[in-house]
Amino acid sequence: MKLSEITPSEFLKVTDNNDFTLYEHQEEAVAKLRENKNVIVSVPTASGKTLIGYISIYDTYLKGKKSMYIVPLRSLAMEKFSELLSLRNLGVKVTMSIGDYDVPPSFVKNYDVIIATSERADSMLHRDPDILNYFGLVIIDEIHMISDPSRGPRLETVISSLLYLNPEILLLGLSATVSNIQEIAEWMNAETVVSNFRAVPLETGIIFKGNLITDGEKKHLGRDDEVSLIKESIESGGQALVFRNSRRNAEKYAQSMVNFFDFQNDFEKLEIPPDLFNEAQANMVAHGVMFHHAGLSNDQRTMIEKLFKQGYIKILTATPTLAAGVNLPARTVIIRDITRFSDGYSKPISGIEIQQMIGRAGRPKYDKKGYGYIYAASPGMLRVAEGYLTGELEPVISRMDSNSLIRFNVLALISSGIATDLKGIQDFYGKTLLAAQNDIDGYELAFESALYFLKDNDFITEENDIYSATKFGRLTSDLYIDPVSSLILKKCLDLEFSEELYLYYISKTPDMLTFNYRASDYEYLEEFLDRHNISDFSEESMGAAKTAIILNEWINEVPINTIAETFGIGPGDIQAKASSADWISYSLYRLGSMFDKENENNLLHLNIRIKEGVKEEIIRIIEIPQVGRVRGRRLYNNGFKSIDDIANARVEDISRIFGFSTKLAKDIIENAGKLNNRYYR
DNA sequence: CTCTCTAGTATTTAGACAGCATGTC
DNA sequence: CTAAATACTAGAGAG
Repeated sequence: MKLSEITPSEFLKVTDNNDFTLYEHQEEAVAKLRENKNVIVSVPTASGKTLIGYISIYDTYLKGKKSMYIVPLRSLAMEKFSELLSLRNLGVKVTMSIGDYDVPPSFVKNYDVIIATSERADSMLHRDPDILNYFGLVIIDEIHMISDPSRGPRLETVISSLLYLNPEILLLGLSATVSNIQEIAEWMNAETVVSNFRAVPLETGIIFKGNLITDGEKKHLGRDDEVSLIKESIESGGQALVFRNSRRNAEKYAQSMVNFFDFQNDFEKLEIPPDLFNEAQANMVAHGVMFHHAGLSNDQRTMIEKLFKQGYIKILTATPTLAAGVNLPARTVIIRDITRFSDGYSKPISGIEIQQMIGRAGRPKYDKKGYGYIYAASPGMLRVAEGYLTGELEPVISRMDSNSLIRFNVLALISSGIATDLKGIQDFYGKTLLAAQNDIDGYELAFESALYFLKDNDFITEENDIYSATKFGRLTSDLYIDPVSSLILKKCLDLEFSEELYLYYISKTPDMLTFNYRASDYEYLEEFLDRHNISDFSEESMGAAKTAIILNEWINEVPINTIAETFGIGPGDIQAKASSADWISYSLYRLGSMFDKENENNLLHLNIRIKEGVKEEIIRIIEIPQVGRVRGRRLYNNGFKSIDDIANARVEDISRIFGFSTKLAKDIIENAGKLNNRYYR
C-alpha cells in the first residue's frame, strides 16, 4: 500500500513528497496501532522503523495528544531529533530532553513530541507523574535494552510506570530480534510484528583459518586472510567497518591498514581543525583509515564519523562504541573479535550485540548488498560464530532485582507519590517485567529492607504505614542520584572544605565510575590517602583517589593531552569523567545549600570549575560566550582579568593574543559588553 | 662487571546515563 | 567457568 493511501494528504510533506510503498511490517504495525493496540516491532536495523514512528506520532498529534520517543543514547536522541524535525512541516513541535542539552527549553507542555533518553524519561515521570495526562503515545526504541545490566532497569521502570499509571497510553516498542519477544509483548499487553526484512540484503560469512565460509561453502582467502575482503570491498567502491574488542587492538589494526592501503586523501581539503589529531592519527586519516573508541575526545569522534559518512575514511576500526550508536553503515562489516573480557573472564559477546554490529553492513541507497563477516580464531569460536548466524537468540531478562536499584526506585515511588505504602510499592512492582518473569512475592523482604534503609537515613518518614519523602529524600530523588551517593555527600559536608578531599568523596559515590588503577599507581595513591588521613585502602578508595587526582589536574588547567599522557588514558575518558563529576558536584552543591549554607559558595565554585576545567581566577571570564578554559586562560595571562577588562578592550589588543582572530576578538568584546550590561540592569 | 637476550611471569582488557535553566497574562 | 597480547623481570650467557 502507498503511503498516501493510509495517511492524510498533507503527510507527504514529511517525506519530501516521496509516496513510497510501505513494507509489510510497517503497514501491519500502523494498522494495529490504529486499532489502539500496543505493538512491538521486531525487525533488523535499517528497515524503516522510523516511518512507523512518524505515522503514529502524527496520528497521535491529530488526536490532540503528545508523543514521547525514548532512545538509549544521547547520540541517538540527537539523530532522532534531526530526523523528526521534518514533522515541523506539519506544525508538529519537536524537542528533545536529555541531560547536558540546554538549547531548547524542555517545557513538555509546549511540545508535541519529546525525544528523551530512558533515564530522562524516568526522571521526568517521577518528578511530575501528571504529565502523563498529555501523552497518547510512547515509542521505545531498542526496547531489548531492558536486558542491559546497568541501564536496562531504568527503561523497565519507565515502561512499568506507564503500564501502572496510565494503561491508555499507546506503546510502540522497537526491538532487535530476541527469543522471548512473545513474553515481552504479553507483559506490555502488546501484539508483535516480526519480520526479517532488510532494506539492503545481507550476506554473512565466517572467516576461519584462511577461509571464508558462506552457506557451508569454503573459499580460500590467500595470504592476506580477512584483509582481502576489506580490499575487495574498497576496490569496488565500498567502505569497511572492523569491530575489535579493545582500544589497543582497534588502534593497532588501523595502523596496520595504513600499510595495506593508501588512498591519499588531500588532507588540506578535509577541513580538519589543526591539533584535532596527533601526528599518527592525522597520518591515518590522510591514508583513509582511522580508529574510533571512547578514549577519543568528543570532537575527534564527531569528525571521524563525519569523514566516514563523507567517504574520506574508507576503513574504520572500532570498539563497540559504533555498534549501538549513531547510524554509520558500511558495505562491509568485519567482527574481528567475538570474545571480550568482562567479570574476570573472556566471554563471547551477546548475540544482540553481534546483530547490531553486523546490521551495520550495507548502506541504504548506496550498496546493493551488505557483507557481514565474523572472524573465528579457534574451532571453539567457530562453533560460537555459527551459533550467531544460525539464529540462536537470547531472551530479554529483567535486571531490576538488585537491592541498590530497589532502594533507588522505592525512594522515587514515594517521592513522586506514585506509591505511599508497602502495598503500593508491591502493586507497582507487579507491573514490571521482573514480576512477569519471577515470583514477585519473593521480593517483599527486599522492599521492606529498602524502606527500612530509607527511613533509617532520613530519606523518608512513616506515619500509620504511610510513607512520605523528607526534603532530603525528595532532593536525592530529583537529583537522580543513588541514595548511597547522597549519604556519602552528606557526610562529606561535615569535613572542612578542601578541593582535593571533596573530589575524593565525589569520586567515592557509586554514581561515579572510577578510573582503574594499576600496580604502578600504588605509591602516589597511598601518598594521597595518607595526606588526607584516609585509612581506607580498599579497591574503591584507591580508584576514587586516582579519579580525584585526575579531576584535580583538570580543574587546575593542566592541558587535557598532558593529563591523558601522564595517566595513560584518552582525552575522551577525562571529558566523560568530568561530566559525571559535574553532575555529582552539582548535587553536592544542592545538598550543601540544604544542610550547610557556609560552604555554599565553595561548592558552587567547585562545580563550575569541574564543569569548565578551570582555576578559580578565571571562573568569571569564561561566562563570556566563545570563551572556554583555553581562551580564558590566555586572556587572563595577557592582563584581561575581568569581564569589564574585556568589554573595554581594544580589538587589536585582543587579536594580538595567540589564537585570537580579529573577528573572534570583536565577537568576544561584544559578548563581554552584553554580559556586563546584564549585570548593571 | 655489565650488557643483552630470552624464557617465564605479571598485567591488562568496551561503553556511558543523570541535574540545571526557561515562559507569561 | 571459556583469552590473548604485551609489558616486565630474573637469570643465563656473552663480551
